[in-house]
Amino acid sequence: MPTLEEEITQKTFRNEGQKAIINIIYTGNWLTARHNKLLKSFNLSEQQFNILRILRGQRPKTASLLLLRERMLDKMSDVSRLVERLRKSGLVEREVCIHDRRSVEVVISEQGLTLLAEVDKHINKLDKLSQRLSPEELVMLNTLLDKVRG
Amino acid sequence: MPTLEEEITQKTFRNEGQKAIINIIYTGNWLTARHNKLLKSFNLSEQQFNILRILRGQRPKTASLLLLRERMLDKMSDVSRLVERLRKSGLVEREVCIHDRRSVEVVISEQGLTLLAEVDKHINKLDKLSQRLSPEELVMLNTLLDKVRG
DNA sequence: CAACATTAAATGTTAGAACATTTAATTTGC
DNA sequence: GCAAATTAAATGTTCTAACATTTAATGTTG
Repeated sequence: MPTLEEEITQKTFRNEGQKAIINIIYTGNWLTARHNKLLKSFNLSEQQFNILRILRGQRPKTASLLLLRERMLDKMSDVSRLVERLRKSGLVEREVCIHDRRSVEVVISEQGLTLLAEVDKHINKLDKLSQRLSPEELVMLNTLLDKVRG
Repeated sequence: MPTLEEEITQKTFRNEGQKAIINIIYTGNWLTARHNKLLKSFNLSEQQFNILRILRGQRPKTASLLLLRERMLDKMSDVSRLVERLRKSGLVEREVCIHDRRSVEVVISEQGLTLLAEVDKHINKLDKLSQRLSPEELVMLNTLLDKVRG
């Protein structure tokens, strides 16, 4: 198992705290890269995948673009065009809200649901592989990460 | 302190393992966002900052573009133009290698070193703030993260 | 040493992110 | 009820990441 120092080719860290921060960022990027590689085989970007999951979670309700923007993990200014691309791919449907015509309501399509279910299967398999930790260790890890964010 | 569930507006996770993976990615993005915000005030991107740090670590040796590409945390195809932008800003110097004229050697400039020192001060201060963990907890966190990557 | 293969960087192209600005609909205050 | 303020989305623009392709230099092999 390569240590973090070997992987990022840095001799030593000033302290464990510094190392922990780099380690979190590095491990997060590592996990994200695995996910993105998989998503790409389905022609999905990370952002598109996030939107689809939010929409599935909302069902059978619709979600406005505003709501989508708020829920995106890294807040996107550009949800309009992102959703438009998903619509062109047939994964979502959108229509102007009757009650407030400024607002646009979006729902995931059948095709979107089917695709998402397929992707989920693969993602779950992928994520399981990286669970070399015991249940106790996982709880501990979650607790520590929550502490980092204060 | 908001829990992860609240922050990403998801009711429950299927299990602690799933939660841990999301938690690592989320916390990593959270830390990165803090860094990027700071870097932006120095007109630096994350990638540019990484390159400068690698170059400082190499001193007084030079680094080829190839070496830089290998060392970048998320491997960049586009180091050529990235370094060119740094050169235009006066932060690095570059010249074609005498022994192998295909290769381009890069060094950080005095101006680059000065800037980097300043940025480092701020980053360190920022990173300290998020250390609400004891030394033992930090060691534990690092161990667990290394385990995740296997 | 000439032809070919390989390597390093540069360049071309496309799509997406980040930012501001504009447009259209609604709400508010008078 | 109307003008101004606010809100939601659309659009414009610029910069960068990601991808492929090209160019130039060096290695390799017969």
